[in-house]
Amino acid sequence: MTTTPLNSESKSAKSIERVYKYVQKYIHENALSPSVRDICAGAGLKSTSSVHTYLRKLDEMGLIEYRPGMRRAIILKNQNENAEEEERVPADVVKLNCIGKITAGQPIYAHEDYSDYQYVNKSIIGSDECFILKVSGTSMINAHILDGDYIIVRKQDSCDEGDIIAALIGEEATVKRYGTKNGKPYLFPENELYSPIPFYDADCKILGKVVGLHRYNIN
Amino acid sequence: MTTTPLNSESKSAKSIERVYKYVQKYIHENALSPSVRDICAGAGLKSTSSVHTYLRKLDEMGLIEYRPGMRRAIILKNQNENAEEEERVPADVVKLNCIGKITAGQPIYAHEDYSDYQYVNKSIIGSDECFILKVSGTSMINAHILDGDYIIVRKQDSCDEGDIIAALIGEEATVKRYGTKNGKPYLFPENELYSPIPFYDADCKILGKVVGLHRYNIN
DNA sequence: CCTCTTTTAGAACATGTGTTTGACACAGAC
DNA sequence: GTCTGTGTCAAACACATGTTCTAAAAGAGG
Repeated sequence: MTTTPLNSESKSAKSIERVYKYVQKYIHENALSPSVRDICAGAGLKSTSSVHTYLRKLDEMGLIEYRPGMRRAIILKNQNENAEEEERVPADVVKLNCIGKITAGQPIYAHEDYSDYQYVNKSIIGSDECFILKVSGTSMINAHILDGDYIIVRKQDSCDEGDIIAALIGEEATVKRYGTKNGKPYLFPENELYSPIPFYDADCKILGKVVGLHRYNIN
Repeated sequence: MTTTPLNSESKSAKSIERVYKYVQKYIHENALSPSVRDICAGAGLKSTSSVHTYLRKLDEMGLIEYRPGMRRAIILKNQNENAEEEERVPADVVKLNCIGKITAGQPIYAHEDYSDYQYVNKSIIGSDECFILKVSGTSMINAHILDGDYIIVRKQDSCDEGDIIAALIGEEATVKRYGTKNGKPYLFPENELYSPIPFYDADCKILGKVVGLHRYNIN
């Protein structure tokens, strides 16, 4: 535990991680530390004391700096390492954040992780309105998209027949090929073990088109 | 006055400037917004209301963002000027050049193209001794490596059984799975249409192990 | 079912901090 | 002189927010 923070030994680890992630997200978005009660709402905790406890632990772990008594005074650590030595990058490169796992059964934007990012050439993907999702499952294996791959998704709310897209069905995100059958839209998996998913209900939403793929576990 | 803020028309301009300078300094040093009373001390003012007044003016001038009621919530503006030109990248990212097409039938290092590059997280590939090759052909399709994919190769001159590697046979470069048959090393394609290639001749050379894959044409 | 521990909750408390109000000192105008 | 505006200050107020305390809820083990 001392060497590897945020592992899942205890049950509180999840909550701690949620708190940490939300603090990261909040500071990232607002350039401003969240209050304890902000974190309550963001991490799904209803007690300020719980958050208080976890903030102290995160401070002990060295992940944040937490000044007792000061308002909105949480500072993210471990960013100095990066900040010290910085490299310059041509303007045609875009930094994309991995905003969650797909087909994970949870609201897709829930666990944004700003420490998980990748760089992609802007010219390749054609737009900087993109984000990254980590694929979980093998439903697209015949399209050569594997479990653990990162897909690069260009945001758009419509798509063409045959496009491979990321979509939201209810609260679950998924990658599938878009098509129509008997005049109705479906999401087709590329794996004989799975069945097409009707895509004409109210809670179906296109997130974007898959324009790229990164894989880092080759077997 | 509207065009050039912080000039010295009025007498309060000096104080406003001192406040602004101190806010900049404080945020720079502490990565944290100062409180009104911090600014009092730092700018040589003894009244919080004075600081309050000047903060409002600075907000109107567009130099800071000042959220009413929020503690320590001053955000510096006009930092975009710097951010526009170039983006900074953490040091754990590595720029890899694409040094040629693989299975192209030509000496692999012949057409290094330094305008063709991609960025990869160093932590993901485990080393910065890597390079990129563009795949040509479908001989590895069952390993889900397609024509047009970019493979990331970590330089090494030996490898384990079952590794997918980039190798040089004579003057031709190729991606294949390394293995042995009847005690002798072979390169195995992952496609029934191709045959294993003997890999025990003098002109066989391992370039490195495939540790990643980038694909930008999704069909 | 009981007991112990862990995790979360709710309320109460303490205080740092934003905000307002009014007044004083000074300077220039009349 | 008086009047008026400007810059500053001190004090009081309001409250968002950090902190602590106690207990309920949820598991884990027997």
